[in-house]
Amino acid sequence: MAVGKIDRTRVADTALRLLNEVGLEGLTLRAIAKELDVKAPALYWHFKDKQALLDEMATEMLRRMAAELTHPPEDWRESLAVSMRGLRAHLLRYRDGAKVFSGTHFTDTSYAAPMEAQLRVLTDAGFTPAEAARARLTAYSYTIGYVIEEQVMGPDPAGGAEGYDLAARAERLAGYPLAVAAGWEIFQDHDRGFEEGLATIIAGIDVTMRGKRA
Amino acid sequence: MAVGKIDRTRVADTALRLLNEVGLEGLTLRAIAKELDVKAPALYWHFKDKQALLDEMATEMLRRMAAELTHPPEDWRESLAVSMRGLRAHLLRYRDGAKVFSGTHFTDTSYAAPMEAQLRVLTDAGFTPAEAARARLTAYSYTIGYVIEEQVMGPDPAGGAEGYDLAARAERLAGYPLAVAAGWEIFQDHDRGFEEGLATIIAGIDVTMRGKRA
DNA sequence: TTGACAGCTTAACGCCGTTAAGGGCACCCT
DNA sequence: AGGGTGCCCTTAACGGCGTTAAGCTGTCAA
Repeated sequence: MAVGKIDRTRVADTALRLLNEVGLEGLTLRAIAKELDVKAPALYWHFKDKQALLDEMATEMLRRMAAELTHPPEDWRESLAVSMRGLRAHLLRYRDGAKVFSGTHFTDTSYAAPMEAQLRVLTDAGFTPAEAARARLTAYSYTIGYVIEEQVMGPDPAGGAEGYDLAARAERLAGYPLAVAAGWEIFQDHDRGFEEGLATIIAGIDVTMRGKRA
Repeated sequence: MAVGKIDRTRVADTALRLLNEVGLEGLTLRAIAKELDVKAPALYWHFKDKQALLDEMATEMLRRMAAELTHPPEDWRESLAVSMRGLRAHLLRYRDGAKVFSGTHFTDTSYAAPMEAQLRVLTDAGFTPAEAARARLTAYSYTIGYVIEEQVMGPDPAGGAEGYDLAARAERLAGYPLAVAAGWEIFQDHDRGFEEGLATIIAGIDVTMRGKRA
């Protein structure tokens, strides 16, 4: 497709674009190479193996996230909410985005600056460094787990086309009324569901660490 | 290895055992077949494809979890804590357990009974069915996300052998003192870290849904 | 002009999931 | 007793995967 030279960032960029068309399963080195008008082994000049390419993709996602989080709001609740909301939004931008992201180690320290900024907001609000780290990790784990489930469940939560067939599910689960009701609640509106869980976690952080804050 | 006949459960059982030796990458149909003294295509008699086998493995994990959660404690906080603790423990029993588990749809409704029981504890405590479902999903997402990160990070969190090299990390992150401190907090004691996050989430559920409870 | 070296190609290896075709063996019906 | 009718498995093979080895081509310095 493209004609110019190739570098790590352009490969990762192209791979991310392709990911949305073919999914993680279809993301082969040969397909990525074809998109770059190159043969597959050429990629080994830039990356030691496929995992290194995936790592670069995750790092690239992180860089883009950092780019739009110029500086976080000063209220620690807002700061946490905004960054986790942004994390989820970026993971959802790519098919299997959460799986790619969570399975990798980052290739550079570009994550450090935004991380430091977010932690700073928390310590400024009276959290100890350890508490800040713990709070962030809790919200982070929740977000990763939520989006992974969300993306595994299929692309379209509402539309009757593909996603979970709730009627069939209800039939299968006859005799378990609460489980059926849970399906209605959970498979319906992912955005609202995520926000509610996030609010719950932030409220929990507030409560469990309130005593120690200034 | 084994001599008797083969059925879905025995295949899943063997595959789970093998998973711990070779990891998800090494878990090939040929390897599983060899362990059962059988050739790879034989597995296609019992499963339509590899994903179906992975689904059965996840379902088997769930059945084992359910088996040791005979009936949950009546206090909803304890109930939630015990079941999420049990979930994590079972995910950790197998290499890449969280990835296998989170990437699959269950093959039967064996999950419904324990799910119903847990939700019942919550509704008995005054939660609406929708709130109960939401509370459970929030804790569940956190647990899945936490364990995925935990397992990606490497098998041995403390021992100097393999896991993250914190000293090297600290050097790389010179200039980001809070990020360095976060590493110390996060990469150290996974059991304690999980418990703290879980307590935070349960406290959050308590707070955000207290108004509506009896 | 020569040589080094970055950046790519061609060819091939071993392994993967999966399919097609068929063989053996238990069981049942007559 | 003999012949069919499945079940459960084997052998053989296919296309595609990640990856490696070896070599070609252009650019640029000495």
